[in-house]
Amino acid sequence: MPELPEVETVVSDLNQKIKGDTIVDFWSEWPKALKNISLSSFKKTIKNRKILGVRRIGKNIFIDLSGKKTLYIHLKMTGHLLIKEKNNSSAFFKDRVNQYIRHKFFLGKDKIMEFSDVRKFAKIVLDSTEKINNLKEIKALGIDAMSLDFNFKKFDEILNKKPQIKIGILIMDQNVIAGIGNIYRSEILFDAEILPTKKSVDIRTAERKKLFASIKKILKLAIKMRGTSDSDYRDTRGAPGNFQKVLKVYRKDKLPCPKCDGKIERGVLAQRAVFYCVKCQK
DNA sequence: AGTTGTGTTGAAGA
DNA sequence: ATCTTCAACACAAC
Repeated sequence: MPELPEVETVVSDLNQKIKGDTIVDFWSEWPKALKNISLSSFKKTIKNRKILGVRRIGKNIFIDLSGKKTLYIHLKMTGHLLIKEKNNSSAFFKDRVNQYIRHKFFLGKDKIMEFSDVRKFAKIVLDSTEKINNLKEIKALGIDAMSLDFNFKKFDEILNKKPQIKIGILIMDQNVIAGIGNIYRSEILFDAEILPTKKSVDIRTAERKKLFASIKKILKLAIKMRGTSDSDYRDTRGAPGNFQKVLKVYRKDKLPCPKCDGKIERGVLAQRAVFYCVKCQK
């Protein structure tokens, strides 16, 4: 479930831990994850590149390398990056979810970035920075939900553009707003007291303002808590996040609503589970 | 023990 | 164009 808060946690960890390092070798047991390049050319291309910095758009991670190359990583459902150093081990690395190491990036003499991914859905692309930035899936991305440019005016315009769409689908559409996934859409809509099935045209200005505020508020809090580890997500130390401790509706169906005397219900929207309280959300 | 559901996304089909 | 279904894969829960 790496969504924006989890990816933001990883990106800031990486900027602290591996910026300035040089990739000296690469190993993979699942080369199918390399989407545009063979394992041998990947190895050849990435060797001796220095890591200049790490950034993200929505859930997409970009590791900028020397020589105008960029390593583009999408963690998909179960991917996570672990930074292991010779004299700095974490007990969390022993956890079951950290055992599915599919790829290893060797950094200098005694540091390794290991890529654990149970379900093998994650993707890795290595190309020139320009080509990566111009990939169709990258260019198609909507505005990042935590970007300062994502303001209320823009959000209002987005809703006006798609009047008939259900809001629970809209806010999760990466090509409209990048970063919100299945967990946070339920949490955000519960916080904003809006039903996921409500059409954007039926959401008035006051409610739109509340919803916009909830997006920023929930994501900001989740970043502060280093994300949600409902199952497989871990940070670069292999440690879980903390937001699962404060989830209010996600996977809480049949449990009492935290705000009223009703019960949380589970529905399906665009083939994905969605959780809400019919009494609190209108 | 076999079936079902799972956080993501893109391609294929309608 | 826009929507729905399915596939990529492995595992836990039922």
